[in-house]
Amino acid sequence: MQIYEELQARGLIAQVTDEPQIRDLINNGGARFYIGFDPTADSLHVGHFMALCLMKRLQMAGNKPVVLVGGGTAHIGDPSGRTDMRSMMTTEIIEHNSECFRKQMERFIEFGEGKAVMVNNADWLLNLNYVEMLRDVGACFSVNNMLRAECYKQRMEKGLSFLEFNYMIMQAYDFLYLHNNLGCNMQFGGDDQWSNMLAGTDLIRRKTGKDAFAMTITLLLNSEGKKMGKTQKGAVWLDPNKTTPFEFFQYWRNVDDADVMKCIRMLTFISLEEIAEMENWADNRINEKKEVLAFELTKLVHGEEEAVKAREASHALFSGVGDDSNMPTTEIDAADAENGIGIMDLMMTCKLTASKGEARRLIQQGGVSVNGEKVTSIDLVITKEQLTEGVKIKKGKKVFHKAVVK
RNA sequence: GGGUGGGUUCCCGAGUGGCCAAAGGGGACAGACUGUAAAUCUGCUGCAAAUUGCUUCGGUGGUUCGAAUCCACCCCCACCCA
Repeated sequence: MQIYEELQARGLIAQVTDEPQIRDLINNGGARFYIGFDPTADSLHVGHFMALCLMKRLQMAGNKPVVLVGGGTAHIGDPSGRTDMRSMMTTEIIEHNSECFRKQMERFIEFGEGKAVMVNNADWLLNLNYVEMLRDVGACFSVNNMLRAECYKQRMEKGLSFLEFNYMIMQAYDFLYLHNNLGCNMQFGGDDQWSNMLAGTDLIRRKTGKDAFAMTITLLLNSEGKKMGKTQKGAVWLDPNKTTPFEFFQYWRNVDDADVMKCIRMLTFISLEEIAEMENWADNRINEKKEVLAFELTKLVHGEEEAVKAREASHALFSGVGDDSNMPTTEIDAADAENGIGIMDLMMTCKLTASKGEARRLIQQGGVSVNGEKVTSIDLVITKEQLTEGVKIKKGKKVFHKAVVK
């Protein structure tokens, strides 16, 4: 089975501009493709991860990837799939985020001679001349067509600024630029990028008369049709400082029954044969499947060592007593613990709750326990002696945290 | 540029001088039941030194004992006209 067929079997391919040609190109390692990532935050998330995995799969099949960091396009803000305008980011923040992206990506993709290339569209977009640009590129776009594009539809009611309206043109220009300068003949992206990507292939055809291709990746939706990779705290980040390996593991350990196999197919590198076998597992092995998913992903993102630790921590916590050495831990200053710490303050310190009021509520509802015992009073004080030994706090059914004096 | 209707808490959305930290719904969180799942039922959902105090209804000023609510100016959005 070749790469295109594999992607198809994994359910990763959403839309393609020209199936036979694309199949031929990527199966024979003839694609020089790019994927764009706008640095809208200081860490990559699961959506980016899927794109990077796709890159890796294609790279392994002999194709040449180009990673485009959208330091220029982030100044504009992609309105696709958004109900309102993104808040504008300062140049400093964009540069900082771009740097964070670059560092994280180096862990997934090999860069260098003959390998992947990384570029930043700030390098060519920020110096464009407005009138020149309008005449050169703007003339190739039909506003009538742009307004019909799916990605703007939902913004037609709520409002769309001219700034954002231009995003499509910038992205199309990127594709043209990379086509001309790096020989890119293909662009990949999330399915919400389809209109923008088509604008690019169109622009290339008009300006150069050549064909370029586009393919989108299926968005990872759960059985309720919502984007996966989000929690109450926001996105599931790849940065271990923003989402710990344990939290990351638990996120996947807790996916809905209905979504497990889909996630395994789309996100892991487990072979299709093994996946087919897993499909036949008995119903009562559902939790094993979830663990495989969680372990494989944690391994990919944080490395095997961290994945093993996260799995052990998970086992220890949910199978009763056991080893707690890998539990997420907050270290407390000895000075702060001198006279003991109130349970509500401790929970705040460990970032288990956002406010004292929330901690109070949780305790009153019976949602907090310390070292296995339910906390019955909001006035409970954890002594220095207890903290020196280490205190295990459990919030709700599955959030565990350890607090210990430094 | 002119006209009309709007901007309320995480989201939708009620509230048009005090009874308003603000109805109702959604979401989130917690409890029960489960399998660390789903569904269901219950609770809960601004902050804190918690029978009280403080901050919040686009922004800034003002009127008033008292403003989400009235007035002025400004910003933003939708629709209609130019």
